Amino acid sequence: MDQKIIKVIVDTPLWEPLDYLNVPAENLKVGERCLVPVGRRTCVGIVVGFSQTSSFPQDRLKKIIGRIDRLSPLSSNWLRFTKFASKYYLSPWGETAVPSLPKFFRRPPGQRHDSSLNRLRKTNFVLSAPDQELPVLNEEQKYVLDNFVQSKFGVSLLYGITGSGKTEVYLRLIQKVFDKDPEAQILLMVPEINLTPQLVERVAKRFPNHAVGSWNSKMSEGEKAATWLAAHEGRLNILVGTRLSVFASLPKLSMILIDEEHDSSYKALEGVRYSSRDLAIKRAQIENIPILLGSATPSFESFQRALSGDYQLFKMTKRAVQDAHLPELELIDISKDRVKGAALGAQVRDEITKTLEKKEQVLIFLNRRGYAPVVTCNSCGWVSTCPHCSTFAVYHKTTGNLTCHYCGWTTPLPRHCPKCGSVEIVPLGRGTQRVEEEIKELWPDANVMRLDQDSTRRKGSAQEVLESVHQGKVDILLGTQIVAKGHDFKKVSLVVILNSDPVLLSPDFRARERLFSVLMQVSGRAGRGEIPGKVLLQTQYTQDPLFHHLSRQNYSDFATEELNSREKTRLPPFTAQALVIAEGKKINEVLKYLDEVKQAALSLQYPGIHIYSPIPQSIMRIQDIERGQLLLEADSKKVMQEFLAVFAPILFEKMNRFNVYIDVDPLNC
DNA sequence: CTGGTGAATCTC
DNA sequence: AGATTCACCAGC
Repeated sequence: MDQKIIKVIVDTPLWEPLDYLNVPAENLKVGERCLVPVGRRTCVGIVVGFSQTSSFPQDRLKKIIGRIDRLSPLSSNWLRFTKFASKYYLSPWGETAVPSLPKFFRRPPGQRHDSSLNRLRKTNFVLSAPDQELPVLNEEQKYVLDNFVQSKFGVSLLYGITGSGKTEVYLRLIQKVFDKDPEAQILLMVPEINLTPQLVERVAKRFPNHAVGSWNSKMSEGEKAATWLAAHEGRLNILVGTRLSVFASLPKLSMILIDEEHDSSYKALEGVRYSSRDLAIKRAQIENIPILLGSATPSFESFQRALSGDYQLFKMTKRAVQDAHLPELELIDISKDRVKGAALGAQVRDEITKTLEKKEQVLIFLNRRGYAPVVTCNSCGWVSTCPHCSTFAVYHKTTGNLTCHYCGWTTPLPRHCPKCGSVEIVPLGRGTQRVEEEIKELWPDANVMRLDQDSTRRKGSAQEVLESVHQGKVDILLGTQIVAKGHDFKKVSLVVILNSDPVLLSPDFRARERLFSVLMQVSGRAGRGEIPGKVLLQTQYTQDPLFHHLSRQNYSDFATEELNSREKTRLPPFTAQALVIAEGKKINEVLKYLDEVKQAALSLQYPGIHIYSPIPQSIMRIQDIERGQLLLEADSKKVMQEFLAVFAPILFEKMNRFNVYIDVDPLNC
């Protein structure tokens, strides 16, 4: 590559790679990291190409500083992939690709760079474990293994109910890949939750002769660097990671598995707003390898594509453990069963008492942490709002504080109403803390544990709570979403679901899809062992079809019905959406600006594009920054991409008086 | 005319 | 993003 100009991408919002004078003696290759001057700073960049000429003024070209180390170049597939991601999500290539490297590899090297590199290479990812007996597969599991096409690109959706043994299928598929090529690499993506360690352990135990590593935001920089390097150098065979791991360098990548593919944590909500599930499919296509999406409640996007034949659909509808039965779900009409001033109705109380008498465990699910969502003044109607956000501050009784769950603003609960001075300040509604109080009064002898973000802020404490549930030390476990995720509680025979009604009234068109998914997961916590399980759901909308499909554990019919209605109302996945989001100090100015954006978009008269009107975001103000959004709708993702390719340059180059960004395929709109 | 602040500009 | 330069204004 004896060419004059070297093209480099850096972590800076520039839409084109930067041109530098090459130093041929360094012999840098495309895909290698290098050191370049940017303004007064020195940055790590990635070489993306060479040329003989540059469109940048010749006399202002700077010389490349040089190479950093002898790490092998990032593959051309990796570069293609990151370039695709940057185009699709409308963020500069450098800003998309470079931040996916651990800090150690994207910061200018220090004095002892080489010796640090050697130390990183010494990390051991192979754990030898005793041989274990493999579980016997049922017919449905065998069918997946026999029919999953391993040799080339293809997307498969594994729709398997909770307890149907999806993880075992993943492990067997991985085994099949290793049977063909022991050096192969596999990416197993998981949502951002606390149970990654268990999964990593299970995977590592199954493959004692292969290197298994994990990759998530909780890891230290050193661990991240060691894992990334091992993956990049092909020493790591299985990477179990959260959404960022879709960008890992895996030169021998042979298969991608996405667990709980419907989980919203696969979508990045800040920075480059990518969906790692969607990107993983693109990556599999570029690498020409198979990808499997697994879920008990697939996203409607994926399910629709499976129904239409774009994806191969595998169904697992039977529980893998013999004798483990599907829990029975009973809807309780809360309007008939309500106990005045309490969260738990009469029937629920009876059932809990019976379960405790049998020495079995109860799980209570409530999707709201804190003591009460809001406190109010009984005499003037004042409510506790956050002064920096357009949200309510939640009362936490244990600390005696009002806390905003968006920005963290905290203040002691005032003794007198700040507006009228009355002392009649009372909690309104119920959070986990307040229900915990009620439970402790009703069953004073029971051992009650609460599991939510507040009780688990400390690292590892969620683990302790879950451990004591497993050991049978806890009689009643009360919690939010956290308790819903993939835990096998063998002695839980009763699950109680409170307060899901507000979700049914939500304006978000995805609210029902998400509610069904979380309720299926929570219900799945009942009866995992030999004890039959029962689920009680308190609602005033007992006739809602969602609950009827739920009580039959019938995702398929629910999804088909909801998809029909989405098609009629022209919503995703039958249309594609993008949001233009603008931030500023005054919402009226933001909305006025977004209206100009709308006019500019309209003037393009692009066919197949519908442009809505600017509105304030549902949580309009967070930390004193006001946000507005403009919804764009297209007939398909392809049309949306074509439109944005024309429209985004106008938006970013000619009219960004405000902080503006685009969220392609948004989840909240 | 100075210096201080916030917005605008540029990074090869 | 982050550093630098520009633009405008209070102060003498």
